[in-house]
Amino acid sequence: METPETSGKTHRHHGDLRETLISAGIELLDEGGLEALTLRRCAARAGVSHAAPAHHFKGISGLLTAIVARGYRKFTLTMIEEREKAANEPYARLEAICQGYLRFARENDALFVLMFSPQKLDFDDEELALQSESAYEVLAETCAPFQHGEAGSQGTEIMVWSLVHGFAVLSRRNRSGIADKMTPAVHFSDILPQLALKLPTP
Amino acid sequence: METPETSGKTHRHHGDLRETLISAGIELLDEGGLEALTLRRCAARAGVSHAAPAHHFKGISGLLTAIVARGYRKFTLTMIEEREKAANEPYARLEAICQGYLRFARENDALFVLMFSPQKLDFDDEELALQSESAYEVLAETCAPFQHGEAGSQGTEIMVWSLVHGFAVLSRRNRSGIADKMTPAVHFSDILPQLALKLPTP
DNA sequence: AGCGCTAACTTGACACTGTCTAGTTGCCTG
DNA sequence: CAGGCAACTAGACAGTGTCAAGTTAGCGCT
Repeated sequence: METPETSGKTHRHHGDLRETLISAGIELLDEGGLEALTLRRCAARAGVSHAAPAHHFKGISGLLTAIVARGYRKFTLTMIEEREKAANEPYARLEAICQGYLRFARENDALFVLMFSPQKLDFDDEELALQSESAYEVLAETCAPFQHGEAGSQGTEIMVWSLVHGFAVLSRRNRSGIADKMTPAVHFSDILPQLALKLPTP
Repeated sequence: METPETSGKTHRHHGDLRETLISAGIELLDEGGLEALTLRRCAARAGVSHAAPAHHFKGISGLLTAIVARGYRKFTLTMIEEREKAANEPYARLEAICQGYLRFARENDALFVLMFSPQKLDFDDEELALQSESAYEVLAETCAPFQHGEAGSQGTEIMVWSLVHGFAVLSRRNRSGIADKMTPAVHFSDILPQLALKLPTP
């Protein structure tokens, strides 16, 4: 039998270079944004040569994928955390995970951008698939209590996900000091109620 | 008086290197995706040296910004085109610009990604601001007939924009052959009606 | 125990990227 | 008709990711 823990290989350098590199990448990410995240810089910060990461990741995209996978994990936890603070009532719980979504985007700006960047990520990676589906699962189960429309439960999920994701993307521009006409000067809690969400009649 | 046309400078090379470089960039974009778009490659395709673009754009970000600005123009036109084919009725017009939105995203994949990529774009550029606000204007005027909620007309606009943008982003994953649980197997026309959109009582 | 073998890691090279600095050239203006 | 200037070229430089060849340390095997 093999547990995930036994797969940890303790080699000669420091405990786990793979984990160290991921952490270094996240540090670079919130210190200097996406531009600052570089394979060679990660290696340097971890104290190894620039070619060392190749033994742990499939190129730069492998490293980015691992970082994003860890990002999804934190993302999921943030939504759950907010949901547990909310009243045990479907609508309050839904609003809570949305606030968690937005808080994560606010507090992990560059990581959030990377997570939803379609470039340079290896979507065949199973760890990424696992973590991202786990995040979606939180959304799905929080949407489940509501009455679904023409498109079934997935229609409700996509409606909510799109709304909050789009709102997060637009809100980002504000923080970057862009100030378009399309940057929302509106609270999310004022637009969520405009979805036609109903509870089924018991 | 100065018209936008008189500002065209005809120098010695070909008519307008600036315009040629933008077109070359767009070509590279839909031939090889975002990875293929490079300052040096644009220059090569335009038949000039690698340092020539510097006289027309403020670095790579200037070129990308110009490409994106042109993208927004086409984007706006696509939405208007669909809207004019629709019945002259508020809801049909709104659905039409959403279909235009999604069609543009489908037909200009890499350009669409670049347009909403927060990196490497110069958001202080006034041409970009002009074109992107012009796109938003189409959305705003199509949303105007509806009854607005707590957050006013901008609340309605952001709700619709977020919904269609989020849907476009999620749909992209399908086409890339990712096949998550979060890729919608749903038609947009089935989830748009789930927004609580009402016309004011006359 | 001793001896490979293998995986981790280093060093160096390569083809790229964007940007900066000098030159060169051709057009327009005074 | 000169002078100036903007467009453009050629070359260099610091970075990037990736590949090829060495080195070294720890493990299993007879």
